Amino acid sequence: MQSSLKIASWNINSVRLRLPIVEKLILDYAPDVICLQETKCPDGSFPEAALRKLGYKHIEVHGQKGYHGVAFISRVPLMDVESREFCQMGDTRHIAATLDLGGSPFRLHNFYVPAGGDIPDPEVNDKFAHKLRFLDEMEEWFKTFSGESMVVGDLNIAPYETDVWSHKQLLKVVSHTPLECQRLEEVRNAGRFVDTMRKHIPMEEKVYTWWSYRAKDWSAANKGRRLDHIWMTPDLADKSQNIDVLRDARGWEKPSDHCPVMTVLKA
DNA sequence: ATGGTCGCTAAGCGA
Repeated sequence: MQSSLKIASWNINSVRLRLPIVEKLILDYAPDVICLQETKCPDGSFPEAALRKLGYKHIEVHGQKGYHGVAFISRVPLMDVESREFCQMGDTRHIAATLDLGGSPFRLHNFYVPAGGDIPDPEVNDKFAHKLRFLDEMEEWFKTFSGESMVVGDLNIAPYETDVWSHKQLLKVVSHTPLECQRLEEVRNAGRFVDTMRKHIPMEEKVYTWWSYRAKDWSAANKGRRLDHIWMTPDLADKSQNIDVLRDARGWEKPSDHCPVMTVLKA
């Protein structure tokens, strides 16, 4: 029985290419559970053996060739693993499992929400329409939830003004349009989830988890967005001790364009 | 300045 759990979420942008920095996360931070998105890896090609050697015996993958893909890498048992299909697209964008915290179970959902393309208009951009439909389906599903649960992942929306480097300059940029920001709030409220990152980090403080590869110097420019999230139902949020945004990981060797976010739960 | 850089997989797409 676990009385404490350290849970990390990370859009890894190819788990095979970035196995070395997944191992670095493990060696430097020793999370109990790592939730990955954009593994870009068919299930049979996931680098399980190397991770098992580091003590992560519970690995659950839901991937496909080339795109998307989510996974759990865990030192603690994962029960009742399921993947849900959204928008009947066949995309691998969700995996869930039940974990134990001090004798109480909770459900952990790992999401990779569609990015939504460039033009924030569902009439002319099918990818944006898909993103909105995906949010609709999340909302309807979350309304049916009961018990304690947690949602992590790359939700591809930075909902608050201090979640982006420039609120004004991003108002018409997919990921921070008023429509998306409002829809994300509605999705979160449908599941009665607390935005646990913002519970621990004051709203006045800018927080980013993603920085484009296209910047000359991502750190100096610091034009980031908070696209990655950790949500919890209220009783679980009361058990969250902290939030770590591992910004330094954006500067590791061959980095992902996202950095990990992490929380510790104590029963 | 409407660019720029990645990863997948083999020219173009998605992010």
